[in-house]
Amino acid sequence: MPELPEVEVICQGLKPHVEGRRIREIICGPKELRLAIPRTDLQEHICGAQIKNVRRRAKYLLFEMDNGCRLLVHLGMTGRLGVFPAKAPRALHDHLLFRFDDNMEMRYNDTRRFGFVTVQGGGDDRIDPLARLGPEPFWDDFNAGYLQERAGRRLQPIKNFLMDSQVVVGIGNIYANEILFAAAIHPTMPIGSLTLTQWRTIIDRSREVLTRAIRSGGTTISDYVNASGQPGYFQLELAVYGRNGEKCRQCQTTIEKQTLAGRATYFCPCCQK
DNA sequence: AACTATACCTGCAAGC
DNA sequence: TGCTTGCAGGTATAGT
Repeated sequence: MPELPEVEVICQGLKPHVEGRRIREIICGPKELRLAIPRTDLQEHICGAQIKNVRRRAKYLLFEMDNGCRLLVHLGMTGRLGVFPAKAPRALHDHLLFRFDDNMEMRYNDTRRFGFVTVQGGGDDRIDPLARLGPEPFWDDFNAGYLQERAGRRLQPIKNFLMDSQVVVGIGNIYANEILFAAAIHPTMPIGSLTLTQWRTIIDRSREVLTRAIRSGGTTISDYVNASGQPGYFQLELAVYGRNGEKCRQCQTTIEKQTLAGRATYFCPCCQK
């Protein structure tokens, strides 16, 4: 489900409801997520602590607690986070409940269970999921020199490269397709053959597309909703994603679809070279 | 080393 | 109607 814009919208939506709240109780469902739920760490280090702030890094939500520990949440494909009255009926696929001191509850719901949570700062830190991440698209170190350096002379298609979280974070399948259309670059273009000017275009278009998507509340294809349960509207502005067989809005050419690294890839064969 | 295919899981739509 | 098949926003791992 969620790429950078969706996670950012959820983060901003959660902020007023969770910051300053103390967690009084954590209830874990019986099923595991992609990684086993760290039940003991949650009870020992998160339960009883106060949320100082929540922020986004890549596609992770970070809840920083007053005791120095933090809770990492990754939403996978179908994960949702929302805040509900504690007495509200629970939904199918609610896997984690964090009850606050104000009789509200933050609930983690995930149909496919591709998401996961981890606790950091509690002593037995496992591997840090944030350790190997590349820069955020809006950081200064996401620049043309960096990208050309990382690309070298490799033949990897630009779309796969943009979706590599060790290169740049937050860009998933929807926005990789949209960014490359906006940059007028074909998704299979080998990264080793891109010019500095083209890298600059990719950076500029990345920031522009992601910013517009955040402003539209994210993209709702089937089940994404923000922290208040509302869908986004950027799907109305998609230029290529999911539009194979339809006409390009710029040149009326039929949008094509092909599989790249196992992922559906959409492009305009006329606008993108 | 570079790159792709596969696996994880559930739900839904399309096709027969 | 009911079955089967394929596909879906992510990412780690195995394999070529």
